[in-house]
Amino acid sequence: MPVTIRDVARQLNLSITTVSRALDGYQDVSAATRERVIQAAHQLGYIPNRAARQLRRRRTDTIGYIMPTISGHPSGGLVAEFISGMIEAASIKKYDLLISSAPEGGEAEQLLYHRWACERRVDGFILDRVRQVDWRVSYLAQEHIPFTSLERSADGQDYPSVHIDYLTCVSGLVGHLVGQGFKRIAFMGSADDLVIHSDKFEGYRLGLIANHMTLDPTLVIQSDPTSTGGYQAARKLQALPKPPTALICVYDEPAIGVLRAAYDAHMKIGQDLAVVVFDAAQGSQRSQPAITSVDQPVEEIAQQLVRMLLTEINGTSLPMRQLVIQPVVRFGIFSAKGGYI
Amino acid sequence: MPVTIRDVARQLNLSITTVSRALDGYQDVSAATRERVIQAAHQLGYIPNRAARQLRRRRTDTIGYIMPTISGHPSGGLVAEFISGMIEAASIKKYDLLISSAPEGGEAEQLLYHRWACERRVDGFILDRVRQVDWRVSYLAQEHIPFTSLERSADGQDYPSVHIDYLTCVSGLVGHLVGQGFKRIAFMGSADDLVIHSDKFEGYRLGLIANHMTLDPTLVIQSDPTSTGGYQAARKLQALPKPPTALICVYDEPAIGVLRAAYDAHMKIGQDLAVVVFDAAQGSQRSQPAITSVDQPVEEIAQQLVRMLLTEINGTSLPMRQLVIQPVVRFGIFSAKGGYI
DNA sequence: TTGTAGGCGTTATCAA
DNA sequence: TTGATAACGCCTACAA
Repeated sequence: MPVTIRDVARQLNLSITTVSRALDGYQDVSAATRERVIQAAHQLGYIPNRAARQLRRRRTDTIGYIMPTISGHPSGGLVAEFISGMIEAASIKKYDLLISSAPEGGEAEQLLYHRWACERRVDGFILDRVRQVDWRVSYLAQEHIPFTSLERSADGQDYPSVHIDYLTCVSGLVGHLVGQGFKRIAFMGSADDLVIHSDKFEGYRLGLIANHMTLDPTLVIQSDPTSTGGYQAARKLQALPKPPTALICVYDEPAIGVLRAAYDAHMKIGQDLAVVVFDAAQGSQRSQPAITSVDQPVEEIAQQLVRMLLTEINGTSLPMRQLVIQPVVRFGIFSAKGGYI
Repeated sequence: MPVTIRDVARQLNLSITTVSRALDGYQDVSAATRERVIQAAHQLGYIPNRAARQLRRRRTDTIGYIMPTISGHPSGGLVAEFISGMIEAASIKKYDLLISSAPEGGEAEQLLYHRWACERRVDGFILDRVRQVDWRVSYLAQEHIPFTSLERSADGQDYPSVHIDYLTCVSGLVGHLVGQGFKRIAFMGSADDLVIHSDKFEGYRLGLIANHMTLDPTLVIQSDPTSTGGYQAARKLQALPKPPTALICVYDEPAIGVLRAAYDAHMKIGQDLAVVVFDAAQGSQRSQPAITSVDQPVEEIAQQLVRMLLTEINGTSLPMRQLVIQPVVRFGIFSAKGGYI
């Protein structure tokens, strides 16, 4: 049986009121009493019951994250870092993280957000994988439930968010490729309407323009978020009359298929084919130094999101509600031996 | 302002008692009343306040997971699957998952378990990365707080757990390697005392014995949990008078270094050096078909852990408290072209 | 079958 | 500076 505030009060012949205030650091308690209370509480191992406190204070000191899944699986290899980043930033401020999952965009997702909101289960939400049109944003904004999101949906609501500047980054990469002599640059996208992905495409488009090139629609292809999908898409590109000499691949999984396809076609990465991959930190690209990889500083992003959410929750709404973060580019090292590592 | 049970009662001119019982499915409510109550509750969008319910019922319908971190980072690439497995099994039973992290074995970890226990924050815990000597096990057992764990510590407590049968598996793999002509088999372990790792070593030892070979201590080496560590350890092995022709590598990260070391030494994986790696699902081995990989069915394990924990929490303590799971072996495909993919 | 009343452990209001 | 008292929203003996 955990000790309650009553036990502490009884032990000291004080009222629970005084004990409560002493522990919460109110000023209207004599220093001597406070000292005794803190002593006794510590000695008895008193830790306030969370449910009672939540009920009374009308806040949970907990933030919620609903992990978007794709056919039941967590999306991408960065989830762990994202979660641990959130945890870290939250626990510094004595917040906990409540977590669940739901297929992204589905009805279960809606129910879950709704339930946690109505149950007063969390004080706010962290969103990621925001889509161009994202009901979560409109719902939470409308219900006045605090949230922050990685990337912004297109519906023009005003809310705090972190934005990754893929536009500048990818546009610059296109220039880099052109500078290296890779002139036919393909883009392998995905079928979803995630903002992070469409921003990359936009960067690609603008990069071409900036380098006085025209966008060749046959070089833009979509892939399933699987390595098989990437393999198939790569084969299609190879089958073109004038196949690409460079490929920008929106993310990790399909890139593995791309590598395999290149291998099967006896093409040397970084030589016959320049490859740029996003979010490959967890993928097979790590051991393939001829690839240029673009990574998000995931943990930092997660921490920022939490910090912003907490200031939002605590009402100290800052003017600075949009944070722009630059992705980290690791340029591919040309493989002298022309092989793979 | 979320609607409360009062609102529902008022709307129907009923007492909150009746509403409560109708919604909770008690039998002493007339069918007609129940119908009306359910109707009204639905129409008003009534969802019970969680804190109030927790306070009253003295349970949270939440389970806790404290992610063990190593120098601030989540350990291994399987965390995401593990978490999503837990979430899935939990949400089926209407449980939520509260999650935090702490450096494994540290003081912060103890505090956190203690706090969540005393605060009545969760109904039970899931443990993974159990060590031979693990204070979490003794603490929770002593405090009578429900928990289940992946692997069992060596202190002989009685508690429900899932056990991965690395012993049989690795011992069999040793036989397989010997059968393929790889006679000098090295073992690259880790410095921690995780049960999953020592079980693998034990399987290695027994496998050698079963194949009438003696354990050569110079072939047993420890590595940091980093790819650099793996690289260095591999170089040391290569420098031996009689270097190994096969290597069993306890997990993912160091294996990447091993591959690099092999490449630098112009050794062909699956030919000059047979490599067995554990938990490589996320690592660079995925694109290296010449490697034999041994994986845990992580999601299934996580689900089982949660299911067992929930039966434990709900007092229906089953006799079947130990579950043994076989790891999944994908044998390396000999690379005909002798190259990497 | 329904309602009344008390309490879960805290915090907040007010009076002493 | 301290203490009695009333919530917070829900559940459950017990009474009607």
